[in-house]
Amino acid sequence: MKVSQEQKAQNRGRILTEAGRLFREKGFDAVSVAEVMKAAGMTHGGFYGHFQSKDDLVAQTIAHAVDSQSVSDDLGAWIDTYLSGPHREHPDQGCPMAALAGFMRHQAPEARASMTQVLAAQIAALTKVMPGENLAERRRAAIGRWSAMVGALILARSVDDAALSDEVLSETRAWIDEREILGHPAPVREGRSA
Amino acid sequence: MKVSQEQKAQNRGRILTEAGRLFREKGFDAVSVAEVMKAAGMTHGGFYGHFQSKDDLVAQTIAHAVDSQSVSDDLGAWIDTYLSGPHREHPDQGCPMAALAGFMRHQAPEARASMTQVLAAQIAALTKVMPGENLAERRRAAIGRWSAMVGALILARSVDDAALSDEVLSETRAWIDEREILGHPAPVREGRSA
DNA sequence: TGTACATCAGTGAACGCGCGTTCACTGATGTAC
DNA sequence: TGTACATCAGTGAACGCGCGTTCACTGATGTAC
Repeated sequence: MKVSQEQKAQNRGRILTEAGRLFREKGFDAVSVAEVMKAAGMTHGGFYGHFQSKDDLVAQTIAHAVDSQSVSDDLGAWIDTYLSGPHREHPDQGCPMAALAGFMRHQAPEARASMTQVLAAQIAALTKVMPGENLAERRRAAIGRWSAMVGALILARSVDDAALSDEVLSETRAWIDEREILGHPAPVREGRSA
Repeated sequence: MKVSQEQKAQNRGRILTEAGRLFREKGFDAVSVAEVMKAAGMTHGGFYGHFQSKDDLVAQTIAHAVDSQSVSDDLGAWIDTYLSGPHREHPDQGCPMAALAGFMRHQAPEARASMTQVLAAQIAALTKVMPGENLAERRRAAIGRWSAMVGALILARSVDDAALSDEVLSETRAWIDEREILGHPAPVREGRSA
């Protein structure tokens, strides 16, 4: 049952998309190759025509997930969305770093290298829209904020107490803002520099 | 080969200690019951005399790991240690939340409940030593800092670029301090309130 | 443009393996007398 | 205090299962003429 080259490329894209969704939802270990292929509408045997191994899929999925990452120009609204209930409840469609960073420590070198690039790109993108008097200050603010945002989302997802989880999101959100209001000339919601 | 009641209690404690170490090192799924029992100096069959299931071990290990958690009175030095290279490189002896929070989403309800208590206790402990004018402000600072600390450590562990990893730790550390220096009367290193 | 056929993307049964869990067994413990 | 024996913590072989991966096969694709 050979398919056209165009169809094959589409199938490969669908495998990567579904793997990205399933990995973010359950983690790498808890998702089988057969599960990914079924989600992509195929049977498991065809997998090795597209990828060398499951490790290869993991690495390519992380690289593929970068595309879904971006920082809005409206920094305040973007942080609001990031630290929101819907984002907490739908990791499969959300930030790959928050969903997968905890699983990276024992992944293959290629996967770790991909995640390194994702983090570097995210910090660079945040640095561009961060308020601050010079590059070093803006990059520091980008790293500090990003750590707080990722940490808050991971913590909020790890507990089963809705009130505590909400509090972690909303208080981290407020704490990040307080910082700018107290220490910087430009309020966060309008702060933009590149 | 029956052993004394005292010996049995010691064996159970050793299982929990080794499970805590191995789970933090590799995650729950990547550690087998047999591996834990071998680390504790026994064979796998005896496991079910101590625990109902692997899920039961996971839940009890998290509850057991709380004991190793604490917040020093010297807040600045404690944060320095938390955001340090050695802590990044030895998750098996480090903070259980940073090592395990990412794995909690699909754990059994008992395990999630244990992790919820660990987080609530940690926030309460941090709130006590946090500077601030009232309880709400100190609790907010505790949550914001804790999110940034956990997030930075998880991100620093997830990448394979040593310079980027170091930067995440040191810049998050500096960013947390900047906040207090700019916005609060009491410098962080001496800030203590309960 | 039409035909013959080599190519190869996807199928599904099969593999070896390690997992969580069970269980008949062993022999030291600890108690009844 | 000493002896007989019931208890039970730990052993290690065995189980059923799902995993990643392989492979002979199928039949539509796409090319040579």
